[in-house]
Amino acid sequence: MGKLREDLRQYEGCGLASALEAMGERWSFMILRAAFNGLKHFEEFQSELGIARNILAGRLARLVEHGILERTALDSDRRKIVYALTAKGMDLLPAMVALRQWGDKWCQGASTPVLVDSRDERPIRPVALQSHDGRTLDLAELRWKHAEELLELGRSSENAA
Amino acid sequence: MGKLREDLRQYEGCGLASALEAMGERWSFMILRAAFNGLKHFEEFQSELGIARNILAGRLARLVEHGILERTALDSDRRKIVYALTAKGMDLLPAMVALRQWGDKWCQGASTPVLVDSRDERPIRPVALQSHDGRTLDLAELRWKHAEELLELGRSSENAA
DNA sequence: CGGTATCCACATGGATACTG
DNA sequence: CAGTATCCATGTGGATACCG
Repeated sequence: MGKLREDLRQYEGCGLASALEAMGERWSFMILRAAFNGLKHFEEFQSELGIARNILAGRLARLVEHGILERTALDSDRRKIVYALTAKGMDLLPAMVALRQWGDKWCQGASTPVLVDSRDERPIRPVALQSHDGRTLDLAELRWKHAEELLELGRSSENAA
Repeated sequence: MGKLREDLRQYEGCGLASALEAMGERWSFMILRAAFNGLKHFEEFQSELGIARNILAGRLARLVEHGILERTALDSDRRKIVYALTAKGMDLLPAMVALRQWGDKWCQGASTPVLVDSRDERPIRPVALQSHDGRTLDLAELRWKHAEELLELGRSSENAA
């Protein structure tokens, strides 16, 4: 499927493309969201999401292939299969929450459950980009830098524009 | 297409589903990334991304429909069309960067350009979830709270577990 | 330059029936 | 319970040719 052409230059090998290969369609994110909510079994995902069984089977398999979910059969009842988030899967939480917050903010009628800090029950901050010292950055304060420039910067401290 | 069933309960109307309706496939994110990189014209997107022209036309139209990009014809040459990010589109940056950082971290061979703070040229922090006072939170420190609970909390201060 | 039109291949999605 | 199998409709993607 969607094999990217060779002239992608800065785009090929980009983490975004890799991420989208694993997560690049609706159900993957919805399944992941359900997993974060504690769902573990095929039938749970199926009834909660209303996804077709064959599609769900395919998505779960892909998520397992990509190391986002781990599939285990229970010793007690080997017919019982558990899908659990791996560390790699859990690490998608910020991305998923960022996407969700955007939807909540810009698409109407989204007064759904909110993530709170369990310590004080207060809602979490909106996800934002921050400088190394924690300042919130907007688009104008950002630029792209190539890895080579960063290395170069390490050698001679004054080089980049 | 993918009309979600009625029994979605907590999932219908979720911002995530809305977000995915707008952005829920590879090219939308790749086009957005290109837009953040300053690309503005049909031919630029086409040659940089290597996407088929008909697909690109469809995606651009959808992004415009969803208010993520704005389409304008230049006065100087009305054949020249400019696609520019709207505020809504720009607000997708944290989600896109979070996704990209995840891909860079977990999928091999992603030593692509990095976002830096233009003030000091230092890379930005990894996107993370934070409490209202700025502490970084992990999965164990989070829970979902329904909007009604939050309202209730406003009325009687000691109620939630 | 910024698209449409067309054609084809395959992926995705839904519904349903069946299986170990 | 956790899938497979099957069928069908539509969406997505690529290639290319054409148009105003």
